[in-house]
Amino acid sequence: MCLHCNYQELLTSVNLEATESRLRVLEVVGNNSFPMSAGDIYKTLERNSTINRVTVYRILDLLVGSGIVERLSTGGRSAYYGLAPNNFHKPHPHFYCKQCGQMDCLNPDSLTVKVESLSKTFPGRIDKVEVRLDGICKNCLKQN
Amino acid sequence: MCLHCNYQELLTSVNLEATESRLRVLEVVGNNSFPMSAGDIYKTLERNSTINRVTVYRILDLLVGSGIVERLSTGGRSAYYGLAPNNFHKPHPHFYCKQCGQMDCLNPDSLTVKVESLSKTFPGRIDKVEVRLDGICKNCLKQN
DNA sequence: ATCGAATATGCAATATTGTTGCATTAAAAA
DNA sequence: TTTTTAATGCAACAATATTGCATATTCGAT
Ligand SMILES: [Mn+2]
Ligand SMILES: [Mn+2]
Ligand SMILES: [Zn+2]
Ligand SMILES: [Zn+2]
Repeated sequence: MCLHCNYQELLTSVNLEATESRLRVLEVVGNNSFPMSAGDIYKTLERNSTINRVTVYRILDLLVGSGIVERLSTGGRSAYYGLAPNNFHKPHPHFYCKQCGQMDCLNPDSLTVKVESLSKTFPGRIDKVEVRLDGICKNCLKQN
Repeated sequence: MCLHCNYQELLTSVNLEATESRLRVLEVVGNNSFPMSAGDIYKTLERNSTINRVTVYRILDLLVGSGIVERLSTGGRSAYYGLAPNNFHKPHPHFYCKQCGQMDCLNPDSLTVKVESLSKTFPGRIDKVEVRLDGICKNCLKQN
């Protein structure tokens, strides 16, 4: 959970109506300590109430499009979602466990990427830099 | 194309029988100057001969598993494949164009990642570090 | 070279993840 | 309140990848 985030405000700050469904999706994403898949988010929401799977996908697209949620690739088939970097929440790399699918957020300073020199000469537009480490997590290592 | 790669040898070096299909898949991957999807590889092979789509997937799994081909995530739905880093071919970041799906290999030195300090303290096993830049490529920028 | 075992490939069906079109409901504006 | 717009639900569909099992190919021993 991000102490600095009022989800209601976050939504209105990007000109999105703070509907019940959007708030609930954003809460699940924001209150989780690690990124999760659309399926996971849907299952979490379904436990306590009812929402359509498609609505979850649409809301995630919306939140990613408006820049308050970040879509992360994994070493697996599905994208994961977490709160997008902001003033209180620096960009950081992630670790993806190939075995259990768990994704961890790594310390923003644990790994440095120097992209400035490239940005100057690269002929296209760079919107995002994603750094992901793949491997086997501590727990899964133990089990083997 | 990698001048240092003899694909036949490459296969046998990892104890894989150099079957016709495997050679052809590896050639397509290795001779291409940028990573491509399983579907692209399949289409390329189908143009001149015949191979089953499933076989392409299975061979790619095999090649990735044996470490001679690298599976790369994209900002899109499908994985892309390229020759895995080796002595003649340093690890490097990639650029993915969200619009046309083209993936480019960036210069290994264009972007520095310091992962040593993390590796020392991280409790899991790190097999791979993937750095991907997402954005809009030069060509797609022009068209808008 | 021949036979039997192991491996590779093909094919159909299925799974997983994500998207689209359109009807319905809820909310905002007039 | 009425009209208009936006959000959600539902069913169908699409793209990508995987599985099970049948067939074909290759390998190793004789
Ligand atoms: Mn994170
Ligand atoms: Mn490359
Ligand atoms: Zn794990
Ligand atoms: Zn492009």
